[in-house]
Amino acid sequence: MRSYGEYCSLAKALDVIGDRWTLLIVRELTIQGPCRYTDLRKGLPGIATNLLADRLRELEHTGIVRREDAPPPIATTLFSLTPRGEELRPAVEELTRWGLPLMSEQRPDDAVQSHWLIAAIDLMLTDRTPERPPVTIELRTGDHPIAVETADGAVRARLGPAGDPDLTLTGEARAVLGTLLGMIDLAGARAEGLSYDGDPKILDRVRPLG
Amino acid sequence: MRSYGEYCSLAKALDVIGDRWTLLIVRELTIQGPCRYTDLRKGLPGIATNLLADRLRELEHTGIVRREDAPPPIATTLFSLTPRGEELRPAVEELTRWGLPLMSEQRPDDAVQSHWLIAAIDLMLTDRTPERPPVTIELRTGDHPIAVETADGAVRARLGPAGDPDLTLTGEARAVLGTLLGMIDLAGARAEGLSYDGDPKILDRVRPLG
DNA sequence: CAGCATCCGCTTTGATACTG
DNA sequence: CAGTATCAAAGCGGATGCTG
Repeated sequence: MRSYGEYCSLAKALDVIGDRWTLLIVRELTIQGPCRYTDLRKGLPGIATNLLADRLRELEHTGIVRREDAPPPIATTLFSLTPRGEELRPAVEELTRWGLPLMSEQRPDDAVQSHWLIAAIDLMLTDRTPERPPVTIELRTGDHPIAVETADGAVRARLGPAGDPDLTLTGEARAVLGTLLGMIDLAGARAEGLSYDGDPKILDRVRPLG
Repeated sequence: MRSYGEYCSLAKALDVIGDRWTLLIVRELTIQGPCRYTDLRKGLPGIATNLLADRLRELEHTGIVRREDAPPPIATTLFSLTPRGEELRPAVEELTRWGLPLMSEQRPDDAVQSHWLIAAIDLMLTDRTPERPPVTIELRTGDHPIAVETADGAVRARLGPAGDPDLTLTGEARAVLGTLLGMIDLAGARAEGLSYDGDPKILDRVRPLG
């Protein structure tokens, strides 16, 4: 990227991570941990392969990403964040938080990958009655099921099916996420094709305040 | 900007504010408050005027910036942040914080404007002994002097000369800012041409922890 | 197959000139 | 003051080819 040529902290940050795709590569590595080149391509639908290679080189050069040859028998290259790259997490989280209202629009050709939703869920939900027994919600949307679980005051989402969930939400990503985060009500979500199994009242337990 | 086409909160945020120059325009409005077109151009050296016009239109369209005709006798157009635009402040602050280590490099052709430095100073400094009488430091670098003042536990920087400062730092931006934020020591700063008037020990009072 | 590099057409950006 | 118009250069997207 061409430098802004400003002696300004924000401008210098954008000199380094302001290029197209760059922060999304960082997102993949913060959510998924160390990734192969192919994993990154899968998590960044639409990126041109030469651009991914370029960006990875730049990120390596600026000390944000580290490339390591995984030990045998894996024998593949792994890309991961350096400590300096990890320090981008607060900024990525604030941008993610700011973008949440935009999730109320799901365009027909939007790709949906479950691990992107997990990042948003972890940022937004809290267990409002942690003294009560834990609950589990399963989301069936995107490319994989998501298990949302209360655990000592927090709410954690992870890939994979939940064992015996208290509630299962199935449908389009906007309907499922909108219902979980309280952006739309249950009636509206059902009108969009949401179906559920279990007691939807437990949604109140994890929904964000305000 | 072309959409990433991902149903992901970060990607959708970047669809809106990921274009080149866009976040720097937001920075100008967060630091300076309502601005005229010409003020923005001054605070964004190097931007092409057609790009500034384009970006302002887009920002208006996405609900981040509001354009208002100032009442007579000013009779000029003012651009300011909407509440939704103000909500970008945490993200801008985190990016600014992340970029601070990059300020240890000042390139010869970097533009320096004092209000950019103010944003960094406000983020980093705290008054470590608020019970003692307030102190004032004047910085002479960039296009205007900066007054750094302790006030009820916080440290605030503002444009304009300080009245009777306890310490004055004069020199290149890197030397002045580096000294104030503790990125370089006094000897190193003097070797870079820093000069000062007053007792440099008061720097310890405001310097960041860690 | 993983991890790129090359080529080409298109879009975005940059620099400058001009206008109500 | 607050832009629009124009055109060249750089960046990006998509397809394809190469190498261990």
